[in-house]
Amino acid sequence: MNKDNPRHEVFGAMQSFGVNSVMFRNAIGKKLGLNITDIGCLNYMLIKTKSTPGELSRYTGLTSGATTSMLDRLEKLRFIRRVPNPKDRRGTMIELQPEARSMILPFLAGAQAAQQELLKEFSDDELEIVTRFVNSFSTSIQDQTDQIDL
Amino acid sequence: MNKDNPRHEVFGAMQSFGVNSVMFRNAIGKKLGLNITDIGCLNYMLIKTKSTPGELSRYTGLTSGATTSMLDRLEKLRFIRRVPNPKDRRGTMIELQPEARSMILPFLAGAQAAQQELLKEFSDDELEIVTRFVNSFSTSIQDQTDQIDL
DNA sequence: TCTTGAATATCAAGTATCTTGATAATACAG
DNA sequence: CTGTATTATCAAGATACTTGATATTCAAGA
Repeated sequence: MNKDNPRHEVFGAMQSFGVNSVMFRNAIGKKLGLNITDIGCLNYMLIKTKSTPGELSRYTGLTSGATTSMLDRLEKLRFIRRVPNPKDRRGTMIELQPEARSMILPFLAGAQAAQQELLKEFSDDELEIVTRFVNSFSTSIQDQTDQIDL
Repeated sequence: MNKDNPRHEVFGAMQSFGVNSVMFRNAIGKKLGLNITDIGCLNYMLIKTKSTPGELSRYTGLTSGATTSMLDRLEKLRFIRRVPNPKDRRGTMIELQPEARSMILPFLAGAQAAQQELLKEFSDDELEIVTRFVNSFSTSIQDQTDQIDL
């Protein structure tokens, strides 16, 4: 039970990262005058670019009704846009508006610059290891979420 | 601009991890009948064990008033407990109740088992690299959050 | 010491958001 | 085609959040 064992430390590091990235997006949301739900949704849309109300409902943990009104708010603010889904006429595709990106990017610029600096400290081989670990970890959590949702 | 370059992929991996871990805790929160705010707070408490209303307010992005009523809810459910802070008589320390851990741990058991399996795929040296990267990344985000909050 | 300004957390009133349950349109399986 | 499931929306009521005021304590300086 050695505390210096990397087999234990890596989980704590991942947890802290999760906490810190939530705090980061909350801080940006506050600057933009958005509530916690809405900035959470935008964060997701920045990563995925396209989504659907159903998927966003699962991500945010909201009911379908609350998701509708969240999307109403974000659409009125021109952050996102509802587009008909040609594959399924019941469904709606959600797209991030280009203006949304340009509203948010200024807040991310500093972080991105800092991250580029950080990258210099690691070799390609090392980054490949990190990516492989994080992706496996991420997939594992995804599987476990599906287990719980059953 | 090679897409297979690990220098690009690692950020996407970290982002996906952030998204997936949020969805994971939301799923657990739903099972426990907790709202999104409250499970977010408990997630933080599981990591930190002890905190304060002020710190939780910053993490959740809530105002102090909303933090008070969140803590009222969690205290009534016996997930947390308010304890006077001997170092500062204005302040209150928030402690996770042992019962809270035993309520939540069953939902984490499967994930923890899967993560132990995952660990076997990596050497100590590799995990040391991952930990170093994630910790640096995490600290960097923390710094950027402070910049925004100014 | 005494005073002033900042930081802690709480409370009450008003506002915003979320849940519930119902509805409509479409998809899909038998 | 028929019945059931899935998708998203809406309206009403319940819940949670923000704002602004308050009380207590701390920390720094006269």
